[in-house]
Amino acid sequence: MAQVARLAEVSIATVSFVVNDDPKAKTLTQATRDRVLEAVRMLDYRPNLQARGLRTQRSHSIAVLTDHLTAVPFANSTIRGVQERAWAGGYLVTTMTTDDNAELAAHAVEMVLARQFDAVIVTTAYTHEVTVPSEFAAMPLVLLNCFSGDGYRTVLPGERAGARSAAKVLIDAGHTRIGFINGLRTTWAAGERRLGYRDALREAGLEYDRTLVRSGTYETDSGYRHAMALLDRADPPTAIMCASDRMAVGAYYAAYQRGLRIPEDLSVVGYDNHTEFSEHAVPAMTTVSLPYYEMGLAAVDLLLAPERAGKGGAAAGAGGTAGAATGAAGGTRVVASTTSGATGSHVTEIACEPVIRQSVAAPSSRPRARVQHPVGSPIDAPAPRERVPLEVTS
Amino acid sequence: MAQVARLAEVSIATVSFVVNDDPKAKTLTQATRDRVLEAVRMLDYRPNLQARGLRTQRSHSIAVLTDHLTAVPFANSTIRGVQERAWAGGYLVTTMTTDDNAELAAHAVEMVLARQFDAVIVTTAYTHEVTVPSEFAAMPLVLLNCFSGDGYRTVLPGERAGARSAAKVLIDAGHTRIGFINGLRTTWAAGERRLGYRDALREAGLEYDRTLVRSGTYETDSGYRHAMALLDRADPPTAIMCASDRMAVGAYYAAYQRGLRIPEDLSVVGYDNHTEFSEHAVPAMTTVSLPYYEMGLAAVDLLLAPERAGKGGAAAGAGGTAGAATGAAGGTRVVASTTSGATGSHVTEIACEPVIRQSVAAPSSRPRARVQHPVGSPIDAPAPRERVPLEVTS
DNA sequence: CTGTTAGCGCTTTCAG
DNA sequence: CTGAAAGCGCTAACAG
Repeated sequence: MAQVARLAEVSIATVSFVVNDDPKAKTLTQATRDRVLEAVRMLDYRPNLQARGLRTQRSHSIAVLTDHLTAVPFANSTIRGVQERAWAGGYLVTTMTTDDNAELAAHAVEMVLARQFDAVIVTTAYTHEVTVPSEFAAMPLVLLNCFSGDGYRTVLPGERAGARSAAKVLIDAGHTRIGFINGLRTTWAAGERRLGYRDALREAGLEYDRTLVRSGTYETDSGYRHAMALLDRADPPTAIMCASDRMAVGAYYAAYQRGLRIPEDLSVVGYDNHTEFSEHAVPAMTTVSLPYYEMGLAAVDLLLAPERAGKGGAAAGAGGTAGAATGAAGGTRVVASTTSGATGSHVTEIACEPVIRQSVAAPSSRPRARVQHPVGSPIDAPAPRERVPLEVTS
Repeated sequence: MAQVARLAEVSIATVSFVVNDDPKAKTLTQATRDRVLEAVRMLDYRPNLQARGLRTQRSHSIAVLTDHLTAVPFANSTIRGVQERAWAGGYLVTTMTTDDNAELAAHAVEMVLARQFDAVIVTTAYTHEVTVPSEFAAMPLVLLNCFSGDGYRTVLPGERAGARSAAKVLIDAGHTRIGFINGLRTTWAAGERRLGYRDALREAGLEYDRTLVRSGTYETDSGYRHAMALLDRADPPTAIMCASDRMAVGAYYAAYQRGLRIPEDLSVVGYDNHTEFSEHAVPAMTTVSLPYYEMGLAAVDLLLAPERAGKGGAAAGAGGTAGAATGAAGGTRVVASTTSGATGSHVTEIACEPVIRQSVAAPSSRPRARVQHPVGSPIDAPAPRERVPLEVTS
């Protein structure tokens, strides 16, 4: 910088002003400015961000603490969203994986503190409660895909509305008996999705038949088994909605085995838009997407928003539901942004949009093919063992 | 720090010595040391790493530039390996995704330079050639899962040896006619694997029948089609080796359709150990694992090794193949660490180990079931369209 | 054995 | 409208 100043024949302060184009120095001659810029170019000068950080007491970095870097699309999309928004705002993002290891977590906390990270995003591979290290109490922090009772601002997927829209796709197609293979009872998502399923039935004036809803594990074979149970009832549903694409694949398999065509004889909808399964299934699966990328964007928006309070905001009007967009989250549909006066916590829900593909049709009027173990189904195929045709993209 | 000094009644320099436990100050009284440490604890003091970085002209951070953060296990495992080793060495790692976007890449380069990153790892989702931004010429840099002609130190998976060991598994089981569904002809990996396949045959004194090797796309349906072609020959192979687990799944499917049991009638081996496919297949698939995690470790070892030269090493004895371990890469099997005098580049290959599961057996002696479209195979199942039983974990 | 001191490269008041 | 100067928190000579 001193070099640049010398070359441009200005003071070092002037250089600082123009490289940051500081509003306080709007009075700089255009000529001076150009001269400095030219010098910068000639010397290939690059400001030392560590020095700047030392001086300003900020690092322009945000830390992402994640429990797992999983192979599912989750982490990657989220991180991409976070990076995109952060970079646009001049921030760098460093993600630290703790692998549920206390030692790693402690180290991460140390680093965040010692390296002067400006903000932190705490995130998890699947939605669940977390406890935020107390050292972060004074920092701008948002919870992403997880929640705590501590009043931190939180961004979550709108699971309830998502499940509601999935059910609605089926209802709108004319189905009135809709099986629901939900996820692990203990997960937050399963609770929300059950509510969404119920919402949709209620709105349509449909009866809620509890025997039609089952609790799976999110895994394919679980979907298969529950779908079989549903299909083998005396009064089988004409459609099945699953809480994961993998379970929906299991349902495809069950339908195949029972000689039912999708979507002619049975409509199926998945959840997650885990494209490896849903998009490449045959027929392509209607499902609902988890807005991970958008959640990443939203989390950063929250952090970079004007009110950079450490904890959640009694800032905006208290209570109620406001559909207001979060910062510059262009295109992202925020389902709800609610500020609960009670907990003082502010949660932003990002919409889980249905993605319509080929696996839903009107319920068939013709008698259903009630085939028990049709000849040639995979289970009793020529080979004496269970065998597994797996994925085939067409 | 000043505070600590005051509390401990020592000079600020002394504090610096003890917190870094600087070897030059080994002469410090244990009492002084304890006093300082106590003060540190009382004040909950944490050194400001930005200030330290400014002073020492290093950031203790390493940047990972990646083209894609993919959903395949690759990126995650690699990053985990990198983080583990880097943290152990006192470095933080920041990964920057460029998404093959020149603008993002340029920004990443700026950041690396401006933020005083100490080293960079350039990595790609699948092995291919890259061109390293010239701005990095002066930095410690290693290429991870990619290569360039510029003499940078490089870590790659030992694909050739990996394919050789896959073929060897089959050969050791007694197979002599082994189909090989290779990957995209244009990829580096495909070239290496073909060599490995040939190596194994040659070592076993087996004929290399070029009509037995085919070029797939790594995708499931490609594996299916090529396996069908292989099985429908007049002289079908008794085993098929595939260049990806997904293609192996396709081969499972083809075998099923031809009424062949795995492994009794047909042995199959995959590649990648993409567990979602291989481990959960039925029967569980024998495959070879890509050592992503270990490659991450190795890359950091290279960076943190004594010889922190910017470019590759004419350091060690030139030419030839040395099985020497890379730094402290405990447990990692390095296949080869070669220094080519010609290019001056140093590449470390990490072993791709076979993982033995259930899909390989001795070739059957009984006549092969040559069923054409057995009744009930998925393709001509009751439904009038192709239908797809997808993955079912048992 | 410990303390003094001079910066690292930058920002930012305050004078001019 | 621009320049001088005082540090941000730390390290590393060098002195004592």
